Amino acid sequence: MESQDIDRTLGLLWRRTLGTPQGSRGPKQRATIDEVVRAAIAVADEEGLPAFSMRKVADRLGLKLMSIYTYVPGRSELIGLMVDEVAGEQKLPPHEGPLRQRMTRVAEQLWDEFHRHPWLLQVENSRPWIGPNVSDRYEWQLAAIEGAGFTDLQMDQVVTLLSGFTAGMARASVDARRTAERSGISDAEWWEINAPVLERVMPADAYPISGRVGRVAGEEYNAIDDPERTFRFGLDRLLDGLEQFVNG
Amino acid sequence: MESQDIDRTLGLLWRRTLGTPQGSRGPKQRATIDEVVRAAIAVADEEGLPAFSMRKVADRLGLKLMSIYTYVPGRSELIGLMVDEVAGEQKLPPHEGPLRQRMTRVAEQLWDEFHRHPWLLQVENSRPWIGPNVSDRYEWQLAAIEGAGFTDLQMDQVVTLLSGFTAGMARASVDARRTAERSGISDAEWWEINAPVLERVMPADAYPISGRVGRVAGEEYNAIDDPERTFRFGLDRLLDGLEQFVNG
DNA sequence: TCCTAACTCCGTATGCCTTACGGAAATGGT
DNA sequence: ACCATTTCCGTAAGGCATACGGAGTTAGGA
Repeated sequence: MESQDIDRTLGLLWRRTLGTPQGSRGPKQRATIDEVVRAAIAVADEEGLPAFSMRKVADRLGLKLMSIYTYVPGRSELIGLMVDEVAGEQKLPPHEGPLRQRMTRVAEQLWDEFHRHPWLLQVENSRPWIGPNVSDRYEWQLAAIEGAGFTDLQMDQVVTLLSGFTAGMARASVDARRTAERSGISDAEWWEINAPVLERVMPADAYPISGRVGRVAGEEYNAIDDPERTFRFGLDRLLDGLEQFVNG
Repeated sequence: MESQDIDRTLGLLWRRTLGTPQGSRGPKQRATIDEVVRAAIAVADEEGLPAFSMRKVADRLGLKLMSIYTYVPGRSELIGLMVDEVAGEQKLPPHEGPLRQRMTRVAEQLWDEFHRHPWLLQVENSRPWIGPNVSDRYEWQLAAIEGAGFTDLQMDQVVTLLSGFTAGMARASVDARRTAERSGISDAEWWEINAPVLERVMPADAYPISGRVGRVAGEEYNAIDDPERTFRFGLDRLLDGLEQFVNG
């Protein structure tokens, strides 16, 4: 990545703060950066990040492929803009109520976002872009636990914790949903093909606990798992632990 | 995916149980499936999953690209074999000690595995393959909490919980490590370019808590974060919550 | 012994992808 | 009126997975 690309991308991220800095010599652009970013988000929402391509973004805007590169430096920078854009979709209402309720809202907000935009879970996060919406949200997340009894260091850890936990559980949830909606071979067919091989190869007494637990889980949940309930269960345990830490 | 591919891949996954079923008409294969899988793991370890390609696996074995397809049906099936293979690297020692220690080991084992093979965090997990090592490990994970007071349903939830939590935190950790090792622009250069823009755009009073917390975290950890400590802190809170749930 | 079915290895081709480069045309400042 | 600047985009290079078919190798059966 070139340093001028970094500069340019930062300018795009903070475009609403900085205003549009261009000298306006040449032809007018037929689209706007916001339209490009929104089109890109739409493509990723519909098809996921692996199938997300510059060409599909261009098609959606009635532009040809290479024109997209006059709006953004490249694919990965565009993804950075998409991440900050969707981080701005949620409201960040003033915090109220007890600590537990505040932390719950922080986690729930991320849970919702991951389900609205499952491709967020596939974004490579080394060297994350620092954009306005991501920054605002981090401030809001910290504000949720400000004054609760954590040190500054612990505040950062708690936010990282709630985010990482929620991301991990959302990944399981989103994967399960994708499996259910998967085109091609259906779930039933899948098991029809798997079952005979697995029965031959996994004698029941080799997996006594898995067998029992899997049977119960399969009856209780209609399919494989109920990720939302697992998220709630885990979040409650994690919050119990955090409350205990603050109070004790 | 064709149903015959599913059958074939299951056969490959359970190859040690099933034996090699081939009629042996044609020429002998120059490599073995195990060599292919091990070469593939080596490529992914060194370059990550996006840069992992069938050609690189072939090169490493002295074969030409298309020969790989006589060993495995395709790229995604090969990745399935890799996942099960690395799941077999860890020992699954008999459980001992109190519940907390057992759960800690379950989480630590995954934490280590994610750091030994960071590409595991990039694997698409819808419709996971059911292989022998993954199955054995699930049984072992359940055994860790058997008899601790959870219902069967809760046992599955707790294992999912520990796995998901650990995956979420490991992702942050691995991303941070990748950033540190990143070639191209160094961390220092990165911030040198970011700083002037961000200072102009993020006045200190707009982000009072982030500013304070970020400063403290930046001093305490030398760079951005210390993911291992955050993982430990979070795991302790989660285990506190789970113990409280079991005991009360 | 020898034929032939089955199998391995791999060259070629198709159709994706990102992105570098350069040309044509449009536009606004001077 | 000119021309620097900018947009749009065609082309091409170099990457990817994988379908298809051909050539050569091997073992089993006649």
